[in-house]
Amino acid sequence: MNKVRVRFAPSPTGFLHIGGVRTALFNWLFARHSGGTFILRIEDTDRDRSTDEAIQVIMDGMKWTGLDWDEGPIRQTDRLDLYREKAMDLFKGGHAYWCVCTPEELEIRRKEAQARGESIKYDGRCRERGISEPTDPAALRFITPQEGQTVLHDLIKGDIVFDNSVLDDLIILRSNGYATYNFSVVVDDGLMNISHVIRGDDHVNNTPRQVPLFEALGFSVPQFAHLPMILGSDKARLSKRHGATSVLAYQEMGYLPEALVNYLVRLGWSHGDQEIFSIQEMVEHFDFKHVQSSPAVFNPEKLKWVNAQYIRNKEPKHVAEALTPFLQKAGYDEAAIARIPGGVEALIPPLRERSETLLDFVEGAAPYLVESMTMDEAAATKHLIPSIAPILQEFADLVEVESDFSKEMLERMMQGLVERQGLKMGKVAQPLRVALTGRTVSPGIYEVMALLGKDRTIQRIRAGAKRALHN
RNA sequence: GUCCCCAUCGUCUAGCCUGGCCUAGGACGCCGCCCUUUCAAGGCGGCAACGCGGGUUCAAAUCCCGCUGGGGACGCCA
Repeated sequence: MNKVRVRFAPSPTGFLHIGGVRTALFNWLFARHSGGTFILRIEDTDRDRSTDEAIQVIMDGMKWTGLDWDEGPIRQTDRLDLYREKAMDLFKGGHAYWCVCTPEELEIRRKEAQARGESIKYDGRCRERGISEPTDPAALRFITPQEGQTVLHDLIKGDIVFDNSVLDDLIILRSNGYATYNFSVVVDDGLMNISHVIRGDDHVNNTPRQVPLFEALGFSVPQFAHLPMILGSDKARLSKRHGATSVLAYQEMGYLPEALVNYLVRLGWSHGDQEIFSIQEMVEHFDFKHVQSSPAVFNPEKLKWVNAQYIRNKEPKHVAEALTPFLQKAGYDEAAIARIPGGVEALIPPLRERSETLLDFVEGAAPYLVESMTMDEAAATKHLIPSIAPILQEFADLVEVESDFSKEMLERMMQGLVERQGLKMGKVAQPLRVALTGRTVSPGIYEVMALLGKDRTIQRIRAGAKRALHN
């Protein structure tokens, strides 16, 4: 009894939006928290704008973020007859009437009303006509109560009161015979026994028009929870001009799905001061009481930080799995990866402290994936000076004759060398770094050597020494 | 224009329901210091907010009213 049943109901008219993912996530969390059912429903009644590709993209995005659904995907276009049937039931029951006003006429009247500063709702002129069987194309309108009030008990915002006088008779069946969004939603939510409607608060104003529909159809009215919007940095609703808004884009930018989900859950929900949540923790603690009722600005900087946290704390093996496709995409083949002793996984510990995204790893790993790296000329000019040449040469000789290539051994040899020469570690390490990586920035020098392997280490130091001699 | 929602550091937020523990806490970012072979990471510290005005109360970030500001909705789109 009273089983929790929730749904995520996107319309497949484009990509899966970051705001959509958050809506899906909150539905999913609530379902998992309460042992309920999470349903994926595709709202594709707008046949002109819905595409199969978009449906696939939505499902891919949800799979990537780990939001698995228990039922569906249910497509509204498979249920068109059902909506028509229910609409006709309403007509027969005296809850609806045919309207022969054309969209063009309505548009004109709306404009006029607006110009006069009046409310732009439908004037209801077909309500009294009592057309029993229309000869011209006609839409079916629901007779919406005009007196009294409708109270929405929102789980997030509390009670919201609407005067029914602001409502107009909404179209439930278009003149082409297809149901409208507001109608198909109610039929589906009713028939699927949806217990909680969790959606963006841009739907708040739809609710008082949907509630009488639930009642006329003989369904029990679900509970509602309207999530606040996600805004861009200019406080306007998040859109393309704020940058990436598609989940897929974040995948491509090297974000980990867990990190994106973690960032998104904190956008509007909190559990004390906690910032990082495992999925289990989110599921355990999720509640509507701690969902913010005010909108939140999407902050890419913090998302990056969360991503970095996950990169640093996940098992290197898992990060390596996520990273591999990025390396391949960047053009590094198996042979390139095989150059690194230990493979991709060996890359993770030395680079993860300096990588906020998987793309940062690709960039940071470049010197170790190739046979001969690209030399930063400015770095070479600055650090590979003639006086350092013999020192590099000596170090290369030491490494060559020593069979132990361990980090400890390398460190001991390096320290000995530095002491004998009476130099500061930095004076040697930095030229060495440039010789080994072609850059001034890298992981610790011994980590670098481990990633290069003995042969390439010696070879690059020698090349560096040669270069230094002629600088 | 009409209706609806919202209002704590630049941003995400704790606290608000059940006034006193708030000299308003945490996080991102920013700045400084420490650590240090580079860059990071890490540690320590700093800057920074209850939108305004009225009430109610011994006491208000917390309750009430107004204002202002922001957002959303007003389609035969979803």
